Amino acid sequence: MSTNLSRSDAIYASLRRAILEQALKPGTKLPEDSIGDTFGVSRTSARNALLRLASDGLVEIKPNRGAAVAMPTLEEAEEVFALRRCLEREVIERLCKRMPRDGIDALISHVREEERALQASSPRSIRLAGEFHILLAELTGSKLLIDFISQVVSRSSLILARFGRPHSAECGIDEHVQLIEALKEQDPQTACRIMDHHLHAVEDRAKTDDKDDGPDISEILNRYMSVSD
Amino acid sequence: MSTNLSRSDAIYASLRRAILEQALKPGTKLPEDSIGDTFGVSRTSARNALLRLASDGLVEIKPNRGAAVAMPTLEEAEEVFALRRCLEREVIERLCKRMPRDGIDALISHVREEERALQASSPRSIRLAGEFHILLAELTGSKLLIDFISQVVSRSSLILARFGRPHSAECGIDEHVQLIEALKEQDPQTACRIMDHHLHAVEDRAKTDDKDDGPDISEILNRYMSVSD
DNA sequence: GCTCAATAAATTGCATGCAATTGGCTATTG
DNA sequence: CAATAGCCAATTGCATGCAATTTATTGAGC
Repeated sequence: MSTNLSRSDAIYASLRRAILEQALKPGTKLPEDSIGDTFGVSRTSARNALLRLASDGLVEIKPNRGAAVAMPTLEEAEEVFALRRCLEREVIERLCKRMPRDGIDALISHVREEERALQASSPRSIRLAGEFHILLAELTGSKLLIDFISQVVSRSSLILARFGRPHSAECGIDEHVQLIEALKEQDPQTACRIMDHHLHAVEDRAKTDDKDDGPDISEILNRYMSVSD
Repeated sequence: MSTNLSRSDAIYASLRRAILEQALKPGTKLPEDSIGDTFGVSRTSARNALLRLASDGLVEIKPNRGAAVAMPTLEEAEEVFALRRCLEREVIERLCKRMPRDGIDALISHVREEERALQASSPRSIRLAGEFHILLAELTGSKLLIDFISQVVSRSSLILARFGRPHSAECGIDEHVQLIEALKEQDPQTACRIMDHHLHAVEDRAKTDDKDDGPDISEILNRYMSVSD
């Protein structure tokens, strides 16, 4: 059961990565034809992937008018971060109560990878910063919580792509380290305080004006066709 | 711009209602052909609707094996209710801080409708009980919160359909009334206590064993083809 | 009678073709 | 010159056909 990736799955994954790493900027049109052509499949598969991305909130589909990378408003941005605070607090509370055996190790090793990507100034660093929070959710073991956290984190990335500075690292890695410490000590108070501060820092970074949208997508997408990490 | 319902939208809505009102029980197979035939459309539209229902967690799609009404496990049930408590507390806190002008009226009138449906022992009562919580979320004004609450409420309905007593009303309407009172008084403590008790009552109702799954779906679906409420 | 292999039936995954809708462009009119 | 009607290009919505995968069935061998 290794590679059960149907074609639409592959397209979904590639598009998702491209959006989360800010290669596809908010507002970029995503016509089914272009996507199908660049991936060498039909519109059907492309459409399928777009539908899933839409339910993730990463693209917006207007009837008969096509899909585009979602352009969250400042209002929606506030909603996202408000709800994200709520959910991440829940994660912290649970992890302070019960942390899996090698959970701390996993977190530390993830932060190491973040640092590496940041030093290499790879676009992966943007995505990895978000995935730190997803990893936190995964340690709770709740599928649903993972799902919801993934959604708000994805949307946060989009918000930063829309309003934040270009290629901002989204998350201060220092704060990730501090958070791990607080979790290790099973100190929910401190952990929540760090998380709140962390999220506020991210939110505040979303205060610049927006930028124009990029041109043809096929060139960009070619870099995201591979399934590798 | 009144009826912009594409065909797949209509199918999505009908299937969703049928599932939430427990006409389609968990485990029921949902072949694209059958659905397309009963609704008089092609498999494409049916497939589309099923994909959306899958992302709502209402149906499970296994590759090359088709879709079926989701059968949540007891483990998943716990996850759902745990997260639901988290989210509904957030709703209550926000509503205690700021309740829209005629929000209380809207809640009261909704409960009235619940009572009417219950007296008429209409299957609508099951859905209305869930929609009370969605209405609460709507009063916060946060699109995202509405979305998340809708998801956990839908999944709760499914859990009750799987484990609860047949056609149980899911929610004690009394508790809805009490909750409205607490919200009116802007008393988050009491409101949260009622909500917790309420959700525990619902959760506890999910302790019977499960039942077998029903036969052909086309007959059932015919009752849900109309778009009316 | 039981197990296992080969085949047949059912169902999905995907590609393609056509009709329908939307947005923009042009030209006509006041 | 502004406004509006009508046409044109672009794109989606949907139906249908075919290949691939899975499951059920049948039959042979032990």
